[in-house]
Amino acid sequence: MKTKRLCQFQKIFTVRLDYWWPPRLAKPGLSTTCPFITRSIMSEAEEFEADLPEQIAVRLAKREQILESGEAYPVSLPISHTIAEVKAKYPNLEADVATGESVGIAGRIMFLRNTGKLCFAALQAGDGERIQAMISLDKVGEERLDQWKSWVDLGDHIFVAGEVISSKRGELSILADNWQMAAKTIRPLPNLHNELGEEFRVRHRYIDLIVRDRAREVVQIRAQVMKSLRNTFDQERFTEVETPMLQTIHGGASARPFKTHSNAFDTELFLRIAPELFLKRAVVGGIDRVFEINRNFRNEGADRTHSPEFAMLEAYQAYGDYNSIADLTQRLIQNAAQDVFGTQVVKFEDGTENDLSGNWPRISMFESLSEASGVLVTPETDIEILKKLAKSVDIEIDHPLHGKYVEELWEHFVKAKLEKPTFVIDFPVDTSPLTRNHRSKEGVVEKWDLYIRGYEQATGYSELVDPVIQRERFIEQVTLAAAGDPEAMKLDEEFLKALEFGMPPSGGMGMGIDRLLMSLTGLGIRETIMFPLVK
RNA sequence: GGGCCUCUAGCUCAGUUGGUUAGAGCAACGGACUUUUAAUCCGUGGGUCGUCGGUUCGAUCCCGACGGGGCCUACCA
Repeated sequence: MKTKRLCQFQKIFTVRLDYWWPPRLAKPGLSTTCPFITRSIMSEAEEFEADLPEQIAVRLAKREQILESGEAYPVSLPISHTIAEVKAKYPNLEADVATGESVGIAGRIMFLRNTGKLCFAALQAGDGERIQAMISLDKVGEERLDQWKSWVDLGDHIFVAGEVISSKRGELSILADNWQMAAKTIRPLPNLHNELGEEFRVRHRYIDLIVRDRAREVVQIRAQVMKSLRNTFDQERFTEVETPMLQTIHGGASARPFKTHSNAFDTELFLRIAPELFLKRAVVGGIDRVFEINRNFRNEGADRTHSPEFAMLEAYQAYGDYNSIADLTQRLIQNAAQDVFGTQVVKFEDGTENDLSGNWPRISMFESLSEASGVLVTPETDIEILKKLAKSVDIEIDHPLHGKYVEELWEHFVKAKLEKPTFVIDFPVDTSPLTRNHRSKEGVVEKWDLYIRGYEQATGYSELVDPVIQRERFIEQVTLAAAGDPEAMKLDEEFLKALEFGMPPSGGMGMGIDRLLMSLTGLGIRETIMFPLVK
C-alpha cells in the first residue's frame, strides 16, 4: 500500500516537472473563440503519464485549463456571508421566491448536478452547513456555463455570487450571477453514499471531517470538554502550567519511555511518561493549586483504550487530600457533561446511556475483593494464599509484589461488575510509591482509581510529602529496576531535593483526556484523537 | 510476544471449486436535458486482483515469505 501510494506521488511530481520545466508551447487545437470547449479534457489528460490514476490526470488537466484563463487558487474572494448566515437570515422561504438580496458565498462542492442549461451544486462550509448554488444559462452566459460544466468537480471549493432565492422545489439557493474557482481539487472525494472504512477514516481524517458530521462533532466536543475542564479549574482557583516533555529522568509513573538524544547536551533524554514530579516541584514552590493538560508518551501496546501518545490532565491541591481531589474530579467530569451536553446522563450512538450524575460510590479495594472472592484479603494476607486464589481462577501472575496480586485479583473479581462511576479506594502500599500511607489503616495508601464503564478513568492520591519515606520508596523501586522490572522508577535526586524543601500536604489526581472523551461519547480512542498514530 | 482473519477500479464491495476478455453501484470521460437532491437516458474508458517467490501446461485463486490492516490474547497506574 505504502509503496503504491509513493509511486503515485512520484508520478504526479514527475508530471509537474514535465509540465513546468520545458516551457509549454501553445496547445494545438486551441481556438481563439472558445478554447474551453474545443479542447476535450480527455485529450488534455492523455498528455500526462498514461498510468497516472485517470481521475487525477483529468483534474490536473482541468487545473491547467483554468489557469490559462484565470485563477485556480485565488488569494481572496469577495465573500459577504457565511453559508450559516444566509440560512439563518432566510429560514422559511416559500418555494420559488426571490429575495432581491445578493450575496457572495464559498464552499466545497458536495453534490453536483449538471443539466443542459441549469446546473445545481450543494456547497458545504467547514462547519458542515450546506446551501445550493444554481448556475443558469440566462444568468451567467454560455461561456461561463460551459466552463462550469467542464471544469468543476465534486470536492472543489467554489465561490458563487448572486441572489438568494428558493428553488421551485423550495430549497434555499444562490442563483449565480457569477462563479469562480476558489480551489481546484486534484483528487476525487470518495463515494459519499457508502460508509468509509475505519482505516481509511483514520488515515485520511481530513476526508472524514469533510464527509462525516459525527467526525466534525467529535472535534467540537473535544474542544468544548477542554474548555469546560479549564473553566472548572478556573472557578476553583487552579493555575495552569506547562512542564517539561523532554526529561533526563522519566518518573511519576511506571511505564516504558520513548528515548531520544540531545545533541546540544550530548545526553540521553526521555519523552515524559507523566508530569507528576514537576508539578509537585511547582507545589513546593508555592503554586498551591496547579494543573497541566498536555501530552504523555508511553512506549507500550496500542489498543482500543491505549495510545502511545495521549492527553493527560494532572492536578495538585495543597492542603487537600485524596477525598477533596476525588470531589474535584467528580465535579470536573460532571461539569464537562453538563456544559457540553446539557445533562449528566450522556447518550451514546448505540442508544446506551452513561449516567454520571449523583455522588459516586467509594469502595475499598480490599473489602470489595474479599466480598467478591469470598476470601478475606487484607494487607497481611499471606502471599501464598493470594497465589492460590489466583490459580483457582486461572490468573497467571509472576511478580514479587504482594500488592500486584491484590490489584490483579481485584480486577478479576470486581472491576467487570462496576457499572456506575466508582472510586476504588485504599490501594496496597507496595505498588504506589508516590502515595502517602493511610492515616488509620495499616498497609494501604490513600489512593483511589476512578472506574467508569469498566475503564480506569482517573487516579488520585493523598500525596506522599515526607522526603525520607519518599527516598525509601524510590530506593525500593530502584532495587526492583535492578531486579529487571523495566517499569520501575529511577531515582530522581532533584525531585527528592525539592521535597526536602517542604511540600505541603496535598491531594493530586491524573486523568486521561482521551478516555474522558470515550466516557462522554462512547467512542474508541482512535475516534477521540483527531490524528492517532498509525504505522 | 502468541493465535486467527483480511488486502480486487478513486470509494464501497461482488467474483473466480486454478482456464480465453475479472464484475456492480457511485465516481470519471463524450452526448441529450432550465428545478436536480444517490436525477434519467445513450455511449466510453479505467485493474500488476498488496509485494516477491514457489507449485502448475496455466495462478488474482493453492503454498511460502514479506508488507499493510483488523480481531482475540498477553503486557500496560
